[in-house]
Amino acid sequence: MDSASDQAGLDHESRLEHGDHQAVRLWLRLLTCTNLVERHLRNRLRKEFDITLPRFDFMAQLAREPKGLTMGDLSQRMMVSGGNVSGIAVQLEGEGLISRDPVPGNRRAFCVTLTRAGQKRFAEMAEAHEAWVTECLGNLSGTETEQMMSVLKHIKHDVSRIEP
Amino acid sequence: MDSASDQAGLDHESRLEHGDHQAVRLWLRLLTCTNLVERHLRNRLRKEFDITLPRFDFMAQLAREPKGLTMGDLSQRMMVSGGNVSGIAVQLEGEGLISRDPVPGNRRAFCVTLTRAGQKRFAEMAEAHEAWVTECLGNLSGTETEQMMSVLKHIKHDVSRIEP
DNA sequence: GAAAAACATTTTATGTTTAAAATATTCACA
DNA sequence: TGTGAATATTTTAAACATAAAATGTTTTTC
Repeated sequence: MDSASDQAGLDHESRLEHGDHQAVRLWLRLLTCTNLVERHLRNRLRKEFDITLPRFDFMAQLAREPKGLTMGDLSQRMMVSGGNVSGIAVQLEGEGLISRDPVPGNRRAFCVTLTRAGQKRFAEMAEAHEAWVTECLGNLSGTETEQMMSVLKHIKHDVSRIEP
Repeated sequence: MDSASDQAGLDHESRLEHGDHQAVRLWLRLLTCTNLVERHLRNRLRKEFDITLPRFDFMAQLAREPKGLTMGDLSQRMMVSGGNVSGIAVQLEGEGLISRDPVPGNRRAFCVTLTRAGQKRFAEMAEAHEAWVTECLGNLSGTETEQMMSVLKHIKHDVSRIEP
């Protein structure tokens, strides 16, 4: 960053505008990069396990919570709409990978868990998934990883303060 | 939500495994964060201008290239399928925001450009869009922004070397 | 010069995603 | 209690995305 002096000439025109363009450029790169990785993982999952990313995420949430989650929990954790998890659940249930059992004290809710088959299937996929992610993001130095983690946390904090 | 300290006890088990988990944790945070910003922008565009993100991106590509682009160019730059841009183009043409003119020497291709109305509309949207992005990513320090740009470039490089 | 290959785009079928409306259940409280 | 608000989920309609087939055009090649 050599530009403290470079900018002096332009600065009076619009300090703000320069910052804005910086932010847009960062956003476009962030978006492109994330999509690139996401597409890679999506393709691999489809090719190797014939499963979609949302379905994998759905199972991942359950794997982390062996006692089960309600549909609402899943919707919230996956940060997608309720109608969305509903559709996915129907499919996974049809394939025998999850089961939806009634909750004793609450006839509205379901308790969704991985079946034995679902656990087995997920374990296989998770191992491959982790390797693929490591292929994409594992070549960063420790410093780079920490920097990313830190800045992303900062962004997340800023954004959640905006949301109406 | 994040517990770096939790893992300290397990570290001796497997250095490699730890690195792997690091990569996965970074990926999840990257994905969450990008989706958060993307959702925010999408909602704002819909609320303020009644337009979707893909349609906005379509117009943004054209705004950058006043001489026009072919459908294939657009597909490539937006990194989506041909059938996709085709559908979006029909809508935007119907709203009078773009025009598709024949290319003199090539009766297969179309030259897509923003109409006068499209230019005007896009200028309004772009200004707001830039402000929203700045709201999300503009509070980072200069150092943070540069770190992100640098690491993202690194990731992009690594990923594109993998792709079959 | 005609058949074949390559190109640019659209159409079709299928699936994902969302917001919003609909359904059913539980809770709060006057 | 019983009425309304809140909760949990499903259904519906529209936009978006992809792959694959179809259409029409240009270039290659023999």
